[in-house]
Amino acid sequence: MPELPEVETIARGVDERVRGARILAAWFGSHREPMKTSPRVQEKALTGAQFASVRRVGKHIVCHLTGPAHQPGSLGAESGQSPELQWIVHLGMTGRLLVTDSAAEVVAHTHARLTLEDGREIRFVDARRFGRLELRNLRHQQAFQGPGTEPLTIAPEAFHALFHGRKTSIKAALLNQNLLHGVGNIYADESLFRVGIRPQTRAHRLTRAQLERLRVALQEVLTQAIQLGGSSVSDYVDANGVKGFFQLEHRVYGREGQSCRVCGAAIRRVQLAGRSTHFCPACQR
DNA sequence: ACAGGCTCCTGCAGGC
DNA sequence: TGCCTGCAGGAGCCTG
Repeated sequence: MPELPEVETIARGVDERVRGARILAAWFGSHREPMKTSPRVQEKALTGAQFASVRRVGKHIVCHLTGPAHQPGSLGAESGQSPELQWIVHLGMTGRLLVTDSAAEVVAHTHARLTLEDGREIRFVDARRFGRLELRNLRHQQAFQGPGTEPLTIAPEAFHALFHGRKTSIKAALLNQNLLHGVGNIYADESLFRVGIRPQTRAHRLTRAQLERLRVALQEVLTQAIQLGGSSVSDYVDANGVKGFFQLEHRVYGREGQSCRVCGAAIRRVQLAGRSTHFCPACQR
């Protein structure tokens, strides 16, 4: 399940590989589910477009592109400026954004293929179709900002303000993308363990000092996970098909019944905010 | 405005 | 062996 570190790893990998590349042809499947923008609109806009950069915003991969050069004699080309495009990819649960040779086998659940001039392809593959593909034309639409605040750089005061007065559990609040974007189930559980806070604790009951420790721990966990290429649980791989290693550092996530690496107590799993939630009953009070 | 629950979707694991 | 059931979860939607 791709969260911030996995999406960051993929975005960096794709950026390295496709920066400057021009799209020769674009193909989009007809399934409704992953498409926030219609397949035909995405195909038309992306054909001939050129990658300027690829970045992460929350759990989204945002590809910045310059549009195709204007055809001779076309009207409305103000000062010859090409339209700026954003192709926004959300991986959902099982989505993959891969850079492959165009001769590589097209696997099941491939929803988009962008053929580059040099014979490579960018492919979006998503079995469960919880992912989303969106195209924005910045001449007519606002640039994508993401729903919430970036957790890696948020300041203490802003972090505190996000949770102030919230009666929901701190776990649910961490998962709320309208507050912080990019945090998912794994890194919420892992950061709460590192500061000894029970996931069920109501957010507004946390002291300023606790919230500050949580902010620091969250940033440390996310940063370390990025350095290790993310967590490979289920079928996560980066843009090159390579697995990450942060799953080896997990202290609670996916460790139900196993002994806590700090105190030896059995790690527990409960349902919270509709999600599996892992914690140590002794270390987290 | 906010909180919580349901739903989408497929692959896989576990049970009989 | 093979079928069935339940579970995984990001986020949009609906309800209270």
